[in-house]
Amino acid sequence: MTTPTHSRRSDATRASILRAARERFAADGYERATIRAIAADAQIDPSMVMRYYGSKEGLFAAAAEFDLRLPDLTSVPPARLGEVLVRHFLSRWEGDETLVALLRAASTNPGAAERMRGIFADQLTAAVATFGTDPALTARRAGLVASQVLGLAFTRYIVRLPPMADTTPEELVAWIAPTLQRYLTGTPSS
Amino acid sequence: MTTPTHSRRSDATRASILRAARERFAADGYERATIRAIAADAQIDPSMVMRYYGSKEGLFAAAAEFDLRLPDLTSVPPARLGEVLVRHFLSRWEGDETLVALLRAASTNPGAAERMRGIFADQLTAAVATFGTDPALTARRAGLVASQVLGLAFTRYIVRLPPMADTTPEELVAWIAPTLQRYLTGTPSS
DNA sequence: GACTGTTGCCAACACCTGTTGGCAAACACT
DNA sequence: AGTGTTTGCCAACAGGTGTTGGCAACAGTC
Repeated sequence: MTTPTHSRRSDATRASILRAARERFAADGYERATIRAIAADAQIDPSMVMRYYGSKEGLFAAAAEFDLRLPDLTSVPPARLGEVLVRHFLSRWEGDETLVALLRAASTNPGAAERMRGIFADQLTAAVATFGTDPALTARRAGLVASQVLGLAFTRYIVRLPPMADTTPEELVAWIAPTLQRYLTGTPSS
Repeated sequence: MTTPTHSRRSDATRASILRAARERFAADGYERATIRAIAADAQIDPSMVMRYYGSKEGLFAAAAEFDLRLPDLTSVPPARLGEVLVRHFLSRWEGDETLVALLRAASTNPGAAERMRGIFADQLTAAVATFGTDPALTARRAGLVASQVLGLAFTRYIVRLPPMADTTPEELVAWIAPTLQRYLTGTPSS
């Protein structure tokens, strides 16, 4: 039993490994990101990665720890829900490469896909459930929002489709906010 | 110089390799899909794959050959463009695992991403350009459509988010058609 | 100053990867 | 029947992978 309050000398190493891991996973995906490359980026021996994180899966699990940090939607004017959500997602995505790492890895790694499912099923569905719409529709609304938001991320950060990668966040917000708004509060036919 | 009209005996082998490759690439992604596994599925020696397709990259290039087969949008009532497009994409996606293979591989393989970019930038942009909207907006409209359609595919076939994977195509069409309709013919603020 | 635990590196293991060259059988053609 | 080509398999190579165990240097405690 070690004292968790006392900061160990290896904390800096742990952190630099994690930082390098996020970068590599985001840039290369799960299988192309090798432990040796991550260790080289962190200027550390590959065996240290194993000692501190147990396995490659364990390292990824630690590196892909993520919270959407969705704002409290009950204090948002109902007509502006879509806009607030797109803006939040865009800023969350631009500022933290963890989500890109998770997105890339989710395509090929079952564990990463499971985690992505958890994040969007739990956190987003919970947020959608806070304003009282038909509970039977809540999951579907959250799923539709996830499809547009993840599609935006996929085309902008992964595939880098020129029109999506080059457009300014504000223009994207203007186009996509009404979509999310309808998914959240509208009906299919409207 | 061999006679290209005469069907060779190896055509069946070539085809079975290609079929196995598409399945594996679709299920596992580019790096996890090994030539040995593909050859085993096709009940053939791994070296045959190399002889017929040159390299793993060459095999993928052949397996990921794809045409969106977009319908002629000029003969579609302008108000129903969104609906026609979602329906077309969904049926195209359900019936041919090539697109799933390409989608999975595009996350980690630069060549696959390049091909995906080409397909959606060329074919989709060309289709959008057929009905005469503002040319300056054409690329952006196509990009937005791609973001929603690829997001649908990503959540439904790759991550398998429950609400997206379980919903019937018709319900998806009802929800998503208006989105594409606005991206194609609307304005951001509307 | 000796003792105990931590931090780090080196070397190696066992396995899997794409890829290659050679050789036997089946075929096509005269 | 005999010759040249095609189809297929086997064995192997060179390189990279995650992972492990041991050993030196250091830090902190009595």
